[in-house]
Amino acid sequence: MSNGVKFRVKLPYSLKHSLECGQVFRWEECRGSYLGIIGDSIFKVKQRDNRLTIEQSGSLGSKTNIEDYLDAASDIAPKLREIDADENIHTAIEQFKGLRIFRQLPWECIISFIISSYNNIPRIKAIIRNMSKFYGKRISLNGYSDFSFPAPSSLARASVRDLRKLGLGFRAEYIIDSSRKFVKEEERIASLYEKTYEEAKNYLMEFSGVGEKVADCVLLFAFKKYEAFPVDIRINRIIEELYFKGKKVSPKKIREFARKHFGRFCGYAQQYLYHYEGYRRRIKRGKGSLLCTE
DNA sequence: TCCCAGGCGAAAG
DNA sequence: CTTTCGCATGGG
Repeated sequence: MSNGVKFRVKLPYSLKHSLECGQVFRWEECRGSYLGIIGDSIFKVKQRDNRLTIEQSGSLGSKTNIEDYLDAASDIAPKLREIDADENIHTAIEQFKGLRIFRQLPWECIISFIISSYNNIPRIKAIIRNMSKFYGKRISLNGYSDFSFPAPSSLARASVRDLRKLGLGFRAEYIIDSSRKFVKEEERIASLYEKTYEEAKNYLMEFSGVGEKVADCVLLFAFKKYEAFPVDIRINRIIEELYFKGKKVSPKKIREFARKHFGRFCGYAQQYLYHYEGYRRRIKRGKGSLLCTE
C-alpha cells in the first residue's frame, strides 16, 4: 500500500541535482521518478516544475518527515546570494541550479559517511546495499522491493568478520564501535540540533571512524549546520586549483579559507563545488566536447 | 602492475 | 602543533 502526497516548493529546486550530487547513497533514478530508502520506508518522488509528488511505503504515521528531508519548505535563494562570492562559485550555482542540501537521519548519515572514507561512491552504495540486505528488513512499495537501513542495535551486534565479508574492510571495526556508542547515547545525538557547530563537531568526533571531514558531513547533511565545510580530496583539489593557484594547501587551511570566503552558509558552497568538480572531471576524461567551461 | 577512492588514527617530526 | 604512514577492497 502507498500514500500519495504533493508539496509545492519554492524555486529554484532541483530534485535531480540534489539527489545526484553525492550527499545521499540510496536513491536511484527510475523512469522519470526517483526511488529512495529512508529509515523503514521506500519513497518514490517526482518533480514537475514547482511540485513534488511523493509516494511512501508503510503507514502515514511513519516518523520520517519527507518534506523536511527534501528541504521542500524553504527558500534557498538568500543562502545562495550569500555564498555567491566570485565567478567560480557563481558558475557552479548556475550549473546546478536548485541543488539543495537535504536533512538526513543522523544514524544513517553517520554510518554512511564512515563507510565513505577512503572509498568511492559506487562502492559506498554497494556496501550500504549489502549491509541493508543482511542487517535490514524487507520493505516494498508498489511491487518494488528493497531493504531498510540497518537499525543501530543490529549493527551493534554484528561481528567484524561478518562486516568484512560485505566489503567494509578496515571500516568494520569503526562501524561496530560507533553503532554501540550510538545505541548508548541516542538522546545525546538528538540534542545536537540545539548545540553549536563546534560543540556538536567535538562530540561527533568521539565516534570511531569519524574525523573532521565525516563530522562535517554529518553536521551539514543531518543537522543543517551550514557553516560546516567538509574537505575531502575532491574539494581540496578544486579549492587549491581555483583559489590557491594550484599550490598545496592543508584541509585545515581550506576550511578556514572557505568559512571566511563564502560565509556562514559555506556548506552550500562546498556542495555546489563538489558536484561541479565531478562534472569538470567527467568532461575532461570523456567527451571533452560538450560544455567546456574554460 | 600501478593508481585512485567524499579519511581516519596512530606515530613521528 | 603539523606531516606521514598503513589501512581493505575493487575498478580503471
